[in-house]
Amino acid sequence: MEGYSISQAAERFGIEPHTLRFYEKEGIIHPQRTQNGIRVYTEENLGQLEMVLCLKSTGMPLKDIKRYFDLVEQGDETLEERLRIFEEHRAHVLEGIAELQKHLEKIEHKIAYLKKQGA
Amino acid sequence: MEGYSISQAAERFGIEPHTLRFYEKEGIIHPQRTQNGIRVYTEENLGQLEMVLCLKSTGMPLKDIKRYFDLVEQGDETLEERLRIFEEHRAHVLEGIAELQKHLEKIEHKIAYLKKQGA
DNA sequence: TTTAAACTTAAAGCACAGTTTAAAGCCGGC
DNA sequence: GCCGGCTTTAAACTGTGCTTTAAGTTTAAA
Repeated sequence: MEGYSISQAAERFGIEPHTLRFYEKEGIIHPQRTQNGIRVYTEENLGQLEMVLCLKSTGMPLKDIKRYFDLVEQGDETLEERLRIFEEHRAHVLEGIAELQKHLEKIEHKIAYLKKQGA
Repeated sequence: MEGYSISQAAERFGIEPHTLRFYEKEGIIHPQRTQNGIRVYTEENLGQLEMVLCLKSTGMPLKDIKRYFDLVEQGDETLEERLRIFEEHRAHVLEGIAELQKHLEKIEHKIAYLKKQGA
């Protein structure tokens, strides 16, 4: 038991095994294999996967996520660029939250208006 | 000057004319036409368009947006259902904001970690 | 031992939200 | 009166992120 099967890894994050194979094909996550070619996901892989899903759900495209993990593999010389990527992404997420909140106000005005109409 | 051309309406919202034609084809917004078949957007149409873009940018699929505007056209008997749609959507937007904020924390932890590494 | 789950490649398909293309019609200014 | 730019249509195409299919082989668990 040196890791997790593809199904176990998928189940932990509520996704499907074929999605993990897809991420691997796209060059994002590289699990090890047994002698027989069975994928083995380590704790490190699970941590990477958590980051993939975090970045994806905050709107980062898969090709940018891949770019980040490519930089990780290149080692410490890319620390600065990785920091820049995350800082830019943080700004992007903050903008997204601000826009959602602005639009939330419109929706709440509409709810108030519809309630008045219905009363 | 009884309204706005498709280009004027598009420009007001920073979108393209073909996007407005697309929304019309999808049955969402129905501008009037001149005798020659040219689209004319009224102030009311612009208000509808603002709502379309608000709902869309908060993650409502176009088919649900269409559903809402269909209800508007059906008149006051649908006020309750429209209120329900907006209240559900508000809940959805609040969830989205909460998830973004949760993931934002992860990103900020990562930024702190990368800064520590680089120092 | 049986059966569920793992593996492979390659390609097709899907949902969403436009975007682009092609071929034509209409209109204001010089 | 004609040029350039705007308008019209329908349909094909794009990009993203999977999802499904096929068709076969191999392995792991009860």
